[in-house]
Amino acid sequence: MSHTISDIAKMMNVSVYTIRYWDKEGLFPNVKRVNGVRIFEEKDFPWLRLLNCLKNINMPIKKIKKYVDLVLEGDKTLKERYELILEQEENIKNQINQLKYYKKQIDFKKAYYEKAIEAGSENAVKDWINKKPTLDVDKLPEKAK
Amino acid sequence: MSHTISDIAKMMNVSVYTIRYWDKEGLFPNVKRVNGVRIFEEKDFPWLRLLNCLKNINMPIKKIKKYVDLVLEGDKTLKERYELILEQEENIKNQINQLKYYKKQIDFKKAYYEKAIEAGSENAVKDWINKKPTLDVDKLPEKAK
DNA sequence: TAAAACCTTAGACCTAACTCTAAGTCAAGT
DNA sequence: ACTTGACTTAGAGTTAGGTCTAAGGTTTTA
Repeated sequence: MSHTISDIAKMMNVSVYTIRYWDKEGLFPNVKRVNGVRIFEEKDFPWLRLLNCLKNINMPIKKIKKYVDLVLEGDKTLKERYELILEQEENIKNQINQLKYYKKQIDFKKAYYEKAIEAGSENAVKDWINKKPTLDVDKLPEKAK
Repeated sequence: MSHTISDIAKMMNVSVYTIRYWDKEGLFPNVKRVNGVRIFEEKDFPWLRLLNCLKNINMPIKKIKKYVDLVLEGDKTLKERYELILEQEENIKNQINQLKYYKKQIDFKKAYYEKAIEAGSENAVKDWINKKPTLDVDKLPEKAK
């Protein structure tokens, strides 16, 4: 089964422009061409899945490209690739923790607006907000890199 | 206690340029000025905390600005602001779920490289990868907006 | 009183990641 | 044979979010 660029764009939920851009950036070093037309095959799918994953964990394209280059260099870069993956795992964990932390603030704000709407005015809940433990701007979780 | 722009930049872990840029975009409509110099006070801190939160959950500046404008319009926009906050809560949830999903793929890749490094080559684990359940590129979780 | 160390603005510049246009190729359908 | 529609390229344009420079004002320290 072979697929065109527009099939892949649909699968990955991006535009064909984006796929071409990724290709230009070297993210598809081994995709077959017939008359210059990109043909994606089953053998390319594991990489498409991983690429989709790396994009969605907010890995920059240049870093993904670096990973691609390491893969092309073969077994001697196994360790380096492993470390790059480890780094991404750390990164995801930080992102998740950070989001969970900020979710608490948003949930508090949600409750605040529920109270305010019920009371009909924000002023009526101004003292309620002050009774809540302070979420300190100086004590933020580590920023994801 | 009053604070200059550089104090705030340090607190929020961004550059002074960034704070000025945010101000230019209308994100600090009520900050005091003395001789043209921005003076941040304790009364501004709740908003700085919320702003920091909204930035870190990847809310675009224009959307944050919209929220600011609603706040300035007073109590009659309480419901609209509540809905905006609800939307952000959904958004965070989606982001967290998505990251958790992709974390599984990264963890699998990590195990894969551990095996490959142990074996000394990637080829040696090619069949092991095929025994794993497929992570299907066509069945991705909803993208966070 | 003068230099250092802050602050100000307008506006140019930068980067990442697309997004689109123009001009053209190729294969299939009528 | 020709239109349709999907593909190609190079390269220009866009957007978001900063980042920096130049020219200047103010405040603190020696």
